[in-house]
Amino acid sequence: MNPRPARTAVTKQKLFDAALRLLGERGAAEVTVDEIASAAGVAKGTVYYNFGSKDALIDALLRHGVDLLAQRLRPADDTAEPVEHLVGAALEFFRDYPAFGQLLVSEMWRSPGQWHGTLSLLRDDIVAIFKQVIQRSAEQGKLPEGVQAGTASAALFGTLLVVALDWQVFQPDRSLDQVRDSVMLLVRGVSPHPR
Amino acid sequence: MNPRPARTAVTKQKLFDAALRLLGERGAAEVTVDEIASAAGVAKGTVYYNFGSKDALIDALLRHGVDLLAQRLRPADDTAEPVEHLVGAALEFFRDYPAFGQLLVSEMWRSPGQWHGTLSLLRDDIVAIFKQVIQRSAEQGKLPEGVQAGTASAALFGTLLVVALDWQVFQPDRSLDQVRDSVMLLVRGVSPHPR
Amino acid sequence: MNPRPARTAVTKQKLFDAALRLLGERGAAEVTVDEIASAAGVAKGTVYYNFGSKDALIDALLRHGVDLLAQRLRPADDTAEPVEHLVGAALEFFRDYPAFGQLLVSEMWRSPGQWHGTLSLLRDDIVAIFKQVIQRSAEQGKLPEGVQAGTASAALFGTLLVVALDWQVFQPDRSLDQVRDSVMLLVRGVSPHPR
Amino acid sequence: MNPRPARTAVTKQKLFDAALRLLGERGAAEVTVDEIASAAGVAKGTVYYNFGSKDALIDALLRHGVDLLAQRLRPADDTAEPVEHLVGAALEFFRDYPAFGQLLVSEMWRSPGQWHGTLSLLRDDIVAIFKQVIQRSAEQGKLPEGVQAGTASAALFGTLLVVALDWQVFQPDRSLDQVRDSVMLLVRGVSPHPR
DNA sequence: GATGAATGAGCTTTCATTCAT
DNA sequence: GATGAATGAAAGCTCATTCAT
Repeated sequence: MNPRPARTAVTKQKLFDAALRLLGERGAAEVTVDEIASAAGVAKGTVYYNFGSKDALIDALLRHGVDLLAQRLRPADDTAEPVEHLVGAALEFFRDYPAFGQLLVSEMWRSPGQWHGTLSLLRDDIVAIFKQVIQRSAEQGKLPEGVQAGTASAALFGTLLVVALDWQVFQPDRSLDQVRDSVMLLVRGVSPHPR
Repeated sequence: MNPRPARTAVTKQKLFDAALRLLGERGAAEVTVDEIASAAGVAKGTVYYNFGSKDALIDALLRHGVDLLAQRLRPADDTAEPVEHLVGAALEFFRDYPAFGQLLVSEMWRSPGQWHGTLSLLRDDIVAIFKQVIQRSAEQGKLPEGVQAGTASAALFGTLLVVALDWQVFQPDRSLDQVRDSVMLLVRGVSPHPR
Repeated sequence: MNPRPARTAVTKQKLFDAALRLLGERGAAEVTVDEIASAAGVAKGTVYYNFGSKDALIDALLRHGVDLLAQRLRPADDTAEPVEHLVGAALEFFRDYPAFGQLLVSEMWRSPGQWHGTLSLLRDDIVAIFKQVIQRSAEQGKLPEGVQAGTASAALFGTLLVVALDWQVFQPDRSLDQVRDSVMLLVRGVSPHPR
Repeated sequence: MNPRPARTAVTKQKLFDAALRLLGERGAAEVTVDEIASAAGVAKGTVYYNFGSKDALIDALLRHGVDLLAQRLRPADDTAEPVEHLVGAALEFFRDYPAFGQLLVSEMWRSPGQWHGTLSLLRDDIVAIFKQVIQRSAEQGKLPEGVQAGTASAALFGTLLVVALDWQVFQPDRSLDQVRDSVMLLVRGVSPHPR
């Protein structure tokens, strides 16, 4: 956006990049501000000058990451297979930012956690996009009776998160297409509906 | 078994119980050994006498918890609906030990993590049980073509984990039956198979 | 002495042996009671049953060791070369109990030390023996004028301690005879007296 | 040299001074980092910021102290009585830093000790200076036949260490001159050479 | 006589945060 | 804007000591 990014913007980006990698790998509590600063190539004081505190840095990072994810997920009006698009886009995002998935999953359900508040809100943003897509499917009769769009959205998001992490950690040599196809098969039902 | 459990066994159990609750609620790094000890009603030194280190305590706890889960999951030979049993048993377990699910999910995919090695092994134990059940379904023709039992097992386990946590954290007033039914609907397919 | 050494005496000896080795190698503060007990093949409580405290064990050990040394140093009435006997006997002792020399040297001059009181007394016992021998030499005119027997005794004891340790640690392949001869040469004067 | 010593250099010096005194008085294991920091007038964290660990502080201290000693010992080219200079300079040093002698003597011969490696090297530096002086004496025929300069150097250094400590601890009211004269008498021979 | 599980004061070390430069 | 030396509260861990068995 900004054609001449202020020095600050550059510094913040360097800190984001470094923090994302380290926090994803080892968890928020296991990473020190010293490490983040030195991985970003700046002095420790700079973290505090730019973000105020370690928590605020992580908070900003989570918001930034979820924004990126939401951008990628939002389907165009004419997307042919919206569910498939969702699955593909989510997997793509977690492939590009594997650390972010690890960060999300380890903070999302920590009820009295530092970032539980922030994450609840962010999660709602994401789930809302899923819900919108799934509801459209339902209107077209593609959803089995009895399945609530809200529940299904939350579950699908969680499943994608977990599948993406499993892919990165335990089966890194599978291709995006393979994983997306597996998920689509699952989405279409592991166990058949009783007739 | 042992009618007169050694003093040390009682102490270890008290520490397990206290640690399981605290670590799940707040994450391994957020809980101090002091807190665990005092929640267990023993002195701090007792933790070190019995487990050697905080990490070793957590390691032992993860193994213990996964053993419990595996016991509950294993179906009897004559279980009528094995997949349904799996889903119900897993949800029951995470309802009974909500803390454990949080601990699992925040450590499972941390690739260079402290407990990644331990958890990889434990994950394999659980997934193997899922696979066995799903394979039996497949033999009965209940599995859609193209779905690999391995992939499906891992994904189903992850999904259950995520759904159980979502249930505990974001929708604690839903009943086990409601949640199990939702999952079963999902398992049978959110998006119908193309005919 | 006691033909049927009580169990206690055996246990105490095992503890002495283990403690002497460990304390010499690493210093009193670096060795734990656990280590001493387990090196002696007894339980930790046994140390306290027999000695009351770690300090008391070390105290007893120092007294015992100095007694042994004093026994070896004391010359017979008809010893031909008493100074040479002293040097030889001291070196022999420190060769047999190298750990004891290390223990002595690291505690002897620690002025507010735990065992400074005990060691001051013990040192006096040893220095008195040296003094007796040197004084006899002086009466035979073998001592240069101006040398005080007290100073000389203390210095000779210290020198022997240091030389014995240097021998054990930095030149362990020299023989006792070689070392004794070196010391005797030194004792007879590195720098000749001005005539 | 540096007219405006960096803040860190000043802090390190304060820590050296405080540590030297306390460690010598009570031994490395008996002194806490808290004590060192507060004696130096800085916070505990500052010790770790500047030295990394307690062991590293002691290591640095040993190197620093030995450097000081070596500087003092090295004779000018025209020193009239080099052996006497050596004796005087060493005693002076240990009078000025009584703590350092205690530290040296209690760590020097601890073979698997924490600082044995460091101290072996440092000892070699010092002994080399002694050797140089004694060899010069030997060339002038001042050394009795059969005495090896290496052995004599090591022994003389050890003796000076021990004498200086004995002086500080057991006879603190003797003057430097008195002690130096006693040592010189000893050096010239306690026991006369056989004619 | 001997044991070893349990204790808790006190240690070393870490690290988010501050602030003078 | 940025720095990094300094801080001190709080953490993990050690270990001499106790005591019920």
